[in-house]
Amino acid sequence: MSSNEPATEIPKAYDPHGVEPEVTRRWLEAKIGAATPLANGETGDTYSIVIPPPNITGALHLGHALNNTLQDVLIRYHRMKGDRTLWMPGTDHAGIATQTVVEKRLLAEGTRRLDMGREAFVERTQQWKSDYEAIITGQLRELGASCDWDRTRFTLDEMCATAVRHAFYHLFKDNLVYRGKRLVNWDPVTQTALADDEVEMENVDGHMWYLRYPLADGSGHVTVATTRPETMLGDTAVAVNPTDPRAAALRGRHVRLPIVDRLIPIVEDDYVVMADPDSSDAKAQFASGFLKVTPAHDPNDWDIGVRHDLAVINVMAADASISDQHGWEDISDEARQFVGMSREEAREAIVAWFEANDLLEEVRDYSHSVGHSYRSHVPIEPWQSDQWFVAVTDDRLRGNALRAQDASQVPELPEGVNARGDQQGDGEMVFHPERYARTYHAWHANIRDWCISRQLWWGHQIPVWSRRLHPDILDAVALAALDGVGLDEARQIEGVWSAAGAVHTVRRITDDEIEEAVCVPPDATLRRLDRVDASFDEPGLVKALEAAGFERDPDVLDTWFSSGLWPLSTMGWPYPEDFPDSIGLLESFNPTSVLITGRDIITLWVSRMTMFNRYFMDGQLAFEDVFINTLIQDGHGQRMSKSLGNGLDPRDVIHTHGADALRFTLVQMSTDTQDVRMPVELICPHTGEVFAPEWITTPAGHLVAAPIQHSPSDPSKTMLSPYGVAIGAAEPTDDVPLARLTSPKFDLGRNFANKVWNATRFALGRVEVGQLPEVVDETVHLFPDRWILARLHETLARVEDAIENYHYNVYADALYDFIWRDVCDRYLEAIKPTVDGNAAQQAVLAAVLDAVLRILHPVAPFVTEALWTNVSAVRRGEVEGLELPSSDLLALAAWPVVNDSLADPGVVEAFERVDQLVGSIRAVRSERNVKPKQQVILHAPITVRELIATASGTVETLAGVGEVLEMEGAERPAAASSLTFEGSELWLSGLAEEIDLDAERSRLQKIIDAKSKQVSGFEGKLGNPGYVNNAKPELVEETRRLLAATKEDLTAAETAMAALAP
RNA sequence: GGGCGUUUAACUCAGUUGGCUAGAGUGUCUCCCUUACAAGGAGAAAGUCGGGGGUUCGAGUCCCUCAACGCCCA
Repeated sequence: MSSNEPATEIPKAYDPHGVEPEVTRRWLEAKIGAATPLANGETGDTYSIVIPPPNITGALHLGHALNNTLQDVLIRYHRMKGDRTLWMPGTDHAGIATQTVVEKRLLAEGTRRLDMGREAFVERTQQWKSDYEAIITGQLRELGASCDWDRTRFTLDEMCATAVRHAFYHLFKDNLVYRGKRLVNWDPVTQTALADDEVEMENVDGHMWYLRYPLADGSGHVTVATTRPETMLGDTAVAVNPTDPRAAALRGRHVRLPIVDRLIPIVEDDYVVMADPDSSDAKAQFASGFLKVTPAHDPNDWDIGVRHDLAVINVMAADASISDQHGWEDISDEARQFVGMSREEAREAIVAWFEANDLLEEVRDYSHSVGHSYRSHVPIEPWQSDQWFVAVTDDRLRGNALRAQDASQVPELPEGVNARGDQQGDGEMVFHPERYARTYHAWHANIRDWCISRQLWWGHQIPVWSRRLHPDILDAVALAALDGVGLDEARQIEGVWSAAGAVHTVRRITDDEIEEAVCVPPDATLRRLDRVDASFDEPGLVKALEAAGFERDPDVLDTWFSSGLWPLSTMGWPYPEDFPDSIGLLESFNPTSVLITGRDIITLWVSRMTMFNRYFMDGQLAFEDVFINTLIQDGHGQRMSKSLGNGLDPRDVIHTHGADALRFTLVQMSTDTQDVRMPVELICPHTGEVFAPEWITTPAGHLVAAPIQHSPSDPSKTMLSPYGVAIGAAEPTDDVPLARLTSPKFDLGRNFANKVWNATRFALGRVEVGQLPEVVDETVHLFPDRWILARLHETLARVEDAIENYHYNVYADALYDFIWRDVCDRYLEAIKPTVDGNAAQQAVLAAVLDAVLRILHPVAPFVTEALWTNVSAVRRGEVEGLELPSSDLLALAAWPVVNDSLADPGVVEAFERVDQLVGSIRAVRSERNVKPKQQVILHAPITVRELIATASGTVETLAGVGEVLEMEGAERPAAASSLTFEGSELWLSGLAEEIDLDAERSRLQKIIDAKSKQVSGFEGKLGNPGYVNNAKPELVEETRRLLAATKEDLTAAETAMAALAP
C-alpha cells in the first residue's frame, strides 16, 4: 500500500464551509452535549455551566460569540477529561426589550398593542420568540457550541414558569416580597415603570429658576433653586445644609408654600449643595443653598423625606399631568387652576405665577443631564406608585450573597451582615479576575429593595389576586391582624384562602380602605402543600377568588426575577419529578462549576442568582467560580453598537474565516484586562477587497465609517457603510450596496487552522498504515522524537494549567507555539529525511498528531474533528508513555495523558542549543543569498561537533548543512563566512561563488557591536557591589557565566574580522 | 461624584511573586512558487515600556503624582 494515498484525498487548503456542516451534523447525531446525571449513590466528577440566556430580541453579536466560545472551551475540555458535563442552553424572554421591538414592528404594520389586546399580543410575541430562538440556537451550533440541545430552555417555558411561581410564593410567604409605594422611573407615555438601566441620561439645555418662598412669620423669604418648578405643588420642606451659616437662624422655622399655602418646615440635611459662585462644580455655582424638597417627585428628595419624616404629596397623574386625585388632599383654590395641565404647561404657568407675584428672583440657563425613557424618549418622571418589591436588603438575601464571597478576595463584610459561618457555600464563590469581587461586594453595600413589577404584558404575570374593601365589611380575623398596624403594612392572615393553600395578606390603604392580596402557588406546589382545605386545584382556587371579586395583578415580573432563578429553574427545581428529564440534574449539576458573563450584569444577574440559589437551596451556591469576560470594542476603543454601525456579526466572520478562526482568535484575545480592541475593516462588495474605511466624527464625538465609501481600486464605485444604514442615510441598492465588516485579526485563526490542516496532510502521507509497531519503546526514539515528546509533556501541563485558571490567551498561545513553531517548523522539518521507512518515528509522528488534535479540539473543534477521522484511521500501535485511547468522535475522545517518563529537560536544553546554532547558520545563509537547496559545509570545533552528533542529523537538516568538518588544524577556506556560537568561531563554506567582503565585514561588525554592548552591561552589573552582595547567588553566577560566554563570542567575532583584513 | 481598567514596535497585544540580552501576531524590507501549507518558508529592520518623582544593588513590573483614553455605577 502506498503511503501517499491519504494525502491526495485531502484538499490542499482547509475549507471551513466544506467541513463545518458535516461535522456539526455528526455532533448533533451523536448528541455529544447530552448530559447524564449521576444516578442515586453514584459518584464521579461533574462539570456544569448554564448559558447566560441571550435575549430573544435579536441575533447574537460578537460579544455572545466570545462568551459562548469561552464556555464551550471549558465544556469540551472537561468532557474530554471524563467529567459528566452539562452545558444548559436557553434564551431569555427579555420582557421590556422584547415588548418594545415587537411593538415597533406592530406600529410599522399599522397596529398597536392596545388594539389587539393582551392575549393576541402575547401570542404575537411568542411567534417572535420562536423565530429568534431558532436563529440564536442556530448561531450557537454554527459556532460549535456543544450544549445539551435537548434541554434547551426558555425563561417563560413551563418548567421555568413553575420555578418562578414557586419562588414568588415562597418569598411572599416568608415576607420577602411586599407591595409598597415607591418612587419609580415612570414613563408617562407608555405608562410603565422602568428599571434604572432602562433610563438613558441625556444632556438637556434647560434653566435654573430661583423661587422665593416666604417665611411663615413674615420675616422675609428663602430662595430655592430648581430645574423643575412644576413640582413645587408637592413640596413638603425646604432643606439647607447644616454647615450653611444661615442655617442656625432658620432652625425650627417654617415656610409658607406659595400657591398651595402649605406650611412646610425648614430642615437641615447635608445632601444640600452649598452655594459657591467660584466653584468648578456647576451644581455649587448654580445653587442657592436652599433646596425645595418634593419627596413624591424626586428620588433624592424622597431620601431626604425619609430622613426627616416628611409628608409625601403626589401631585401628578399617571400621564404626568397635574392632578389632585393621587394623594394631594390640601389643594388650595389658587392651586386648582393648574390641575389638568401637562407637566410642561404647568411649568410655564407656575413660573408665570411666581413672576406675576414678584416671587421669581432670577432665571439662568442651565445644562444638566436628565433621565429619558429608552422606549418613548421623553423625560422619565420619578413617580410614586404601587409596586412589588423583593426585600433583598434582608440578611437572608443580601447577607447570603455577601457571605458567599471568598474571604481572601473580600475579607471585610459590611456592618449589619452576619459573618461567614460554616453554612455550605459560605466563602466559596471566587471571581476571576479577582478585581470583580470588589464590584460585586461594593454594590451590595448600598443595595435597595428590588422593584420587581413591570407594567408590561410580556413576562410572568404576578400571581397575586387582590380586592379592596371598606373596613366595615372585613372579617374579625383581618381586622384583628391590622390592629395597631400603620398604613401600607401588610399582615398575613389565616382564612379560607390560606386553608386552601394560598397566602392571604391584608393591608390598610387609607383609613377606610383595606386591600386583601392572595398569592396563589403553582399547581405543582399546591398539590404538595399540607392544607386544611385540599378541595381546590390551582384553576379552581383562581376561579373561586375571581368569583369573590379578586382580580389578578396585571403587571409582570422584572425579567431578572426569572433569570435569577436560571440555575434552578432549568434543572427542574422545585419538583424535578414533574419533568422526568430533569431528575437528578440538581443533585449532579447545582452548584454549577462556573458562570461566564459580562461585567455589566454582575449586579443585575450574578447577585440575584446567588441570593436565590442560596436562599432556596439551603445555602448552596449557584456557581463556584465567576469568570468575567472582556468587552470587545472597535478599533477606536468604542463599544460596538448597532447605532454606530461598528459591530461585527459572527455569521459574517464564520463566512469569511470559518468558525475555528473566529473561536481561536477570540480565545487568543481573552486576556484578563477588561477591554480588547477589534479594528474593523470593510469588505468592498464590488471587488471583495478588504480595506480600512474613511472615518468621520459624529456630532456625539464617535469615530465611524463615513456613510458613503469608495472602492479602493476603483473610486468611481461606491458603497454604503453599516453606519450609513444605521443613520438611514440611504437604502442599499445594486449600484451602492452595503459593505460588510470584518477584522484582519481573524486571519490569525484562519491561518492557524490551515496550518494544522496541512501539517496533518503531510503526516498522513508519511505514516505507512499497517507498518507501525505494536508498542514503541522510548529507547528507540531519535533525538527529534525524544524532544517533541518532551515538549508535548511540557505543553500539556501548560495548557491544562491555563484552562483551569481561565488564562485563555495562554492556552491559545501555548497551542500556537507548540503546533506551529515546534511541531511544524522544527519537528516535521527535522524528520523529513528519516521518517520514510522508520516505523518507530512514524508512530511518534502519528501519536504527536493525535495528541495535538486532542488538545486543540476545545478551541478549534471543527478542523480537528474533520481531521480526526483520517488520523485515527492510520494510527496503530502505541508510543510508550502516551495514553491516547481511540474514539470515533474526537469530541468524545479522552484528553491525552503524557507520562512524566517522557519529560526530558536534557533533550529540551540540547534542542535549544541546536536551535541557536541553526539560527546562526541560517542567518549567514540568508546574508550570503544561499539557495534553499544548496548544502553548505560547516567547520566546527569538537564541542560543537558533539552537539551536532547528539542531535542526530537535526542540525544538518534544519540548517542545510551537507558536511561537518573538523576545525582543529584546518585552514580557513577562502570565501568562508564566520559565525560565533557559544564562544567559538565557526566557518561556513561552500556558500556561493564569491564573497562580498564589505557585506561580510558589516555583518561581523554588527555582531561585535551587539556583543560589546552586552559585555559592558554584564560588567556594569558585576562591578556593582550592591548587586554582587544582594542578588541571589545563582543569579550572580549566571551573570558571570553569561559575561564569560559573551566575551568569548566577542573574541571569536573579532578574530573573524581580523581574518578578513585586506 | 464614586469605582475599575488601559497607556510596551507602525497596528493589536503578551510580559505570573521586581532579576537572564523586553516577546508574539499583523504590517514593512530582502530572499525563496524547496514534492504539507504562498493562508507558506528563511532572514532582517523596528521599542527613551505615557510624563515626572520615589523605594531598591536592580523597576515595564512596587509606591506617589500628573496626563490621555475607555468602561461600570450613581
